[in-house]
Amino acid sequence: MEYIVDGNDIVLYQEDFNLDQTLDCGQAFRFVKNADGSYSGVASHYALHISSHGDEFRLHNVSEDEFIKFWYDYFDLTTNYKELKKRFSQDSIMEQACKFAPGIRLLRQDSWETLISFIISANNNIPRIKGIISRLCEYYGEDLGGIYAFPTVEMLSALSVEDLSPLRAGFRAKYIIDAAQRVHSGEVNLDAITKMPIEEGRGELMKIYGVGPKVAECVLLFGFYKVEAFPLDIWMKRVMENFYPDGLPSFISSHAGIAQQYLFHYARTCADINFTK
DNA sequence: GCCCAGGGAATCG
DNA sequence: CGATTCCATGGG
Repeated sequence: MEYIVDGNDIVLYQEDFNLDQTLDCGQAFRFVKNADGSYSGVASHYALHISSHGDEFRLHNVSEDEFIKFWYDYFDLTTNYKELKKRFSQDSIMEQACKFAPGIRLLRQDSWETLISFIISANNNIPRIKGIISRLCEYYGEDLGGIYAFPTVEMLSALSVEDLSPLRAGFRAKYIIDAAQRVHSGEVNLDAITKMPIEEGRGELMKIYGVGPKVAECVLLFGFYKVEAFPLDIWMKRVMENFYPDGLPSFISSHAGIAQQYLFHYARTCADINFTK
């Protein structure tokens, strides 16, 4: 890792990292792009303003301590994406997907925030998911100074479905409350899922109303860094049908979730791609 | 198996 | 422009 402390900022030099591709690819919903191309957002109880020029990133008003303790892991800077992409690229479709968006990284997000965020994602589109989560934080999250932390388990578990009506979350409001209550009571222990085999984790998460196979898989991947988790949304189903009818190559499957990030973005964004099905 | 439940975004005519 | 479609889950 290469970085310097510059006044109140951290300046990081990092290859295989692009803000648009990482923060605006459907894994995180709390970052907004500013007019100058930088991003502002919150993760756990840390607010961040980050800008970039090529491989140089500036984390504004971030102490070295906070960077090492939090953002370094959050942006998955311990993982060698160059090696991963090299391995994936033995497959020609994956090679194209990796070249199309070489700066995607899998964020290591908080499991509680991820659980609620992906419950909200059910049958929903990204702009609206962001709006609902933003209102959730404004109403019930801690004020960090004009920007709001994600509400705690204690806070949400004490609320009723009616309390969530200003969020305009629709039928998902009751799922949010159910999730909060089951996590608060300990019936679903998020910390325990971290140490569980992935199949057990799926079972735990699916105890919650509003968590089906797709949402559970997203939470395992994005909230628990289970890199073999493989969420199949409509886009990924299309990718699998068209390009991998017999499944992913074996050298990819142990990191199928990370591969999925490249494929998902490629399928959604690249105009050249032509699905026959 | 099929329809429906919020609501906003994307796509179509 | 208005109309239609999309979306993941659970309940009837």
